[in-house]
Amino acid sequence: MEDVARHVGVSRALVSLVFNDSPKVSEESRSRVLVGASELGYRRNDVARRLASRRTGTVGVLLNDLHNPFFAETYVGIHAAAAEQGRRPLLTTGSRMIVGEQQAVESMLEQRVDGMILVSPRMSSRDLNSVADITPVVVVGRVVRGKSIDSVTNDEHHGAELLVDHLFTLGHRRIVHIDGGSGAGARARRTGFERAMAERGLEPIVIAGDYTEMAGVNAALELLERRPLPTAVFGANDLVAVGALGAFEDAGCRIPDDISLAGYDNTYLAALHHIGLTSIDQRSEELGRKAICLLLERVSGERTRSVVQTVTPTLVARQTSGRAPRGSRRSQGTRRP
Amino acid sequence: MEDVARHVGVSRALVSLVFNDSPKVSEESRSRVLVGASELGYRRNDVARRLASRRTGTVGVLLNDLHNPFFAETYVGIHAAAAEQGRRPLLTTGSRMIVGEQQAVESMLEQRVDGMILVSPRMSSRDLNSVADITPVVVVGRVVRGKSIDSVTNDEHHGAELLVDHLFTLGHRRIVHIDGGSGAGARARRTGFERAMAERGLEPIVIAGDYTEMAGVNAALELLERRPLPTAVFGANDLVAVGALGAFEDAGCRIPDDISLAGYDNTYLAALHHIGLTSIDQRSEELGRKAICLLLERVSGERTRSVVQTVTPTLVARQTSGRAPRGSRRSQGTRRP
DNA sequence: GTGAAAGCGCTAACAC
DNA sequence: GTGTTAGCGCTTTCAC
Repeated sequence: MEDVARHVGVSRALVSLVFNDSPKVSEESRSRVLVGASELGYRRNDVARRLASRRTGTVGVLLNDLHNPFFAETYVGIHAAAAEQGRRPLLTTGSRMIVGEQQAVESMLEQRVDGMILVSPRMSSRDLNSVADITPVVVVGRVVRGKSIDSVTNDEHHGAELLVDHLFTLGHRRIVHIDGGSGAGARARRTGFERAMAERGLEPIVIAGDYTEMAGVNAALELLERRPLPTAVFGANDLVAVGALGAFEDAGCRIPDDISLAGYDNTYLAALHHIGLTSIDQRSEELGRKAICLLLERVSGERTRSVVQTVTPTLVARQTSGRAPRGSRRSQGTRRP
Repeated sequence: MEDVARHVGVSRALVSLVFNDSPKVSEESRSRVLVGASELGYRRNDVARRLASRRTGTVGVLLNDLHNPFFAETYVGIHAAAAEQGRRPLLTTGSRMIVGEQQAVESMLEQRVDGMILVSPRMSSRDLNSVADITPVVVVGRVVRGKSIDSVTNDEHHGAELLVDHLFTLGHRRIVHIDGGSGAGARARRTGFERAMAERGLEPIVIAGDYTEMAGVNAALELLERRPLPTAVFGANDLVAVGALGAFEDAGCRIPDDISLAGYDNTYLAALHHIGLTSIDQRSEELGRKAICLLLERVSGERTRSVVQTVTPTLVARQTSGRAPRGSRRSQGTRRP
């Protein structure tokens, strides 16, 4: 910077002002500085800027698993909203292990991020709260209580209900849910399913699983053994549903003629023409945007009260769900006391 | 840091040495400092460290599209290898647009990364070279010539040949390639296909496209119109192949009985049980590891000569490829002069 | 081992 | 508008 100043024949302060788009710089000296800078190949040093200004303009973002399209989509929203607000996201990954997650958080803390967005973290809410004592934290995809933690999720109960309603309307009565285990939001999806079924006087059947394709395959195999088959299966997420889809087809079931299938997340997987999975769109991009908004409210000190924000999911019906096979209502009747 | 020093009763320099794992610190003062630091909730400031030490220990990583599993997998390799070497990856995304890519690179430059890994960049090799004049650059998924640029890719020609050979062995003679357009590596995949076909005395048929599902759908529709149908289709990547898969099935073709299908990249998409796509695994994780190695060789000054490193891809045969239908050889024969 | 002193490259008051 | 000054929180000689 010194060099640029000398080269152009001005003071260092002026150069600094120019690079910070200060309004009180004459158009002439502005362009002279800019030209001089590019002649010398000068590029401002962000490290020094951060130190001197004691703001980093950076929000830390922890994505747990880049493989899951849900994270990528959420990040798109975060990235876009952050850019609009003049903030830069600092992306880190937890490498699926809880210790990796803590390291990533620690690293962000050392880098003095202005705040953090943690997407579907696995850390205990105790640990999350102690992080939130240091810097504002917004958790996406999971509700965490804490006086300085905000959460943003989709309304999983509503999503599950949309799906049950959709299947119910198509005539399905025997509907099975494949559980998502300890995955983020899985519990709420299950309870939402159970409630929605109970409200319609139906028996909620749940099979254990997790958020993997394998869980879907296994659940389908289990269902194929213990007849009678359900007429519809609701997987905890798209991957689970696709797993079940493959297993059922292998067993000779026609989808959706024999069994209807639905997932959750509406990832691009569901949208693939070859799959065409009915799913719940939790609008992950909007989750990301909201997360940034909540975080910046905290960072700017506008708000200190803790908030839980909810995005309303929508149903996206595709080819894997159709009318219940004839006679399925009766067979349901026979199973009930 | 000052506070910690006072609190423990030592000098600031000692505290600094402790936090840098300096060997010349007595075990006693070491633990005293550590205890004191945690009592005060001290956490070292990475921004100041970087400025003072004028090293960032950071390698910039540009991932163009988080949605593409290939990027995620490559990043896994980068992340792991970087951690082993005590470097931290700084992840940025180009938001699919070329200008976003340049901004991301610019931002990394301002943050004074020690070097950069650009995964399948869209930037001109001219621009890439001017970046490489400033800091070491390794390009993944594309070969870029330049005196201070290294490249690491998979051997696309070989991959294409593996696939052609696989299909040829299964009796296929009329094989169509759906081109990947301007996507990274697409050109090499096509030329590899053409060469492999020519070597076997077959006519290489290529349909225009890009790296999207839609391209696969469109190509399939086009093929369905202008009969005779090929017996095998090789999509430029998995997404393309899956697109074609859906379109062919919709048209009543049985896969692989009527038409065999194959992709490239062996993403988890291909591995999905329901899809079971034959594909070429380019070992993206290893690409990432190699990229870090090459970069660190440059950063440390061990090497100044430019290098192009190649990973050998492997064939993963699944359900979408099978024996060519009977009589297909003859029909192929009739089409040739 | 330990402490003092001199920066790293910039920002932000404040005077001119 | 422009120049001067004093740090930001640390690392890094260099004496002790």
